[in-house]
Amino acid sequence: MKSYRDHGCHHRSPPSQWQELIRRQAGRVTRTRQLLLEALLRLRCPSTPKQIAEAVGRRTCDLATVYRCMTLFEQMGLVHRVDFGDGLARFEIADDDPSGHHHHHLLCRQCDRIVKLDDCILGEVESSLASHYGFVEIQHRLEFFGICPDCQQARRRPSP
Amino acid sequence: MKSYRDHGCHHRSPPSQWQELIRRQAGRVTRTRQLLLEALLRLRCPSTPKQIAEAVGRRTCDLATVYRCMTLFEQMGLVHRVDFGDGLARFEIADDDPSGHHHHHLLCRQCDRIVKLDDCILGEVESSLASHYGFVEIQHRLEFFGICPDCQQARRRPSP
DNA sequence: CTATGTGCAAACCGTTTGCACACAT
DNA sequence: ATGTGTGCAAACGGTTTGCACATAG
Repeated sequence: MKSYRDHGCHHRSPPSQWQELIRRQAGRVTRTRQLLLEALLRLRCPSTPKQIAEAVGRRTCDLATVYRCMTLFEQMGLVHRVDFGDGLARFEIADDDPSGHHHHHLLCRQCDRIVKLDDCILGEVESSLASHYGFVEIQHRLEFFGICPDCQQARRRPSP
Repeated sequence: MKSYRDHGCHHRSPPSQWQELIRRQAGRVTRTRQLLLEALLRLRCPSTPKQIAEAVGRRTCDLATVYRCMTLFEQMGLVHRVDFGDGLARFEIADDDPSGHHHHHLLCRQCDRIVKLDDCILGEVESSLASHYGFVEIQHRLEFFGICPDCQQARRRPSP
């Protein structure tokens, strides 16, 4: 069993040929974009724009640029946006895994520790999380999003 | 099977003796607080502060007051805060159900339709939601929150 | 050289707070 | 009469946008 100490965040190899991806899909391969991707790889866990900017290093990157690049990377599938419901945007580098490997996280409400959960069961999850990671008072937040029948229909005949 | 048209939100009877509750737990029974609770009962579904203020009626209630009262009601267990991850706070009246009846929602990404889900399975949930409610492209958002071992320990010996 | 990307500063938007007046007890 | 609650306006914090300069191609 893996300790929670490692933050549950595996090492991820850089997405292959992202330079080529950017060049083809999104424009120019910039020093800033390289630095941002490297920062994300170093951070490994879902991180706020502020954390990402600081991780870039000395001549730290502007927040506006972080947001613009994260939006870009997200559209390219290089990065996933994660929502912990605290009003802060977070981004994490996507796994090489083609489909983006959907996963969840276990957070400590007190410190900022994050455990990445690789499988998505849920029935027995909460109690087993407690025994596996030693967390207590576990809660979860869950919502479903989809397209309802009316909107499916509205899509077919675009305007009223 | 119930159509999604009813928004999946059941009629809820007003929490019994909430005036008494307020008086005992939280202070004064105000006209504004009565109007806010009535608005929440009328709305039935998770609603934003702005929606709630408008639902109060003519001499609409100040947003600051909505926030202050929602916080109060939440602490009293009269109201639940719901997070759909769109950066807006939402509040719904709590069921009479003593423990607050934990539940989830199914939202349409296109319109604002909300279906309340009474049971929390999840394994087969997404596909069965599709067939039950006619929604498509269903996704869900899920995070776990708890207290990690270190913080449990830090709690026991308060200051370093 | 030209068009895209970045930094800076201002705008935005939801939420919170300070303060004087209103009102429940 | 007293102290809590409310409206108003300003403050706040994260995110977005406009614009002039920097830079990749």
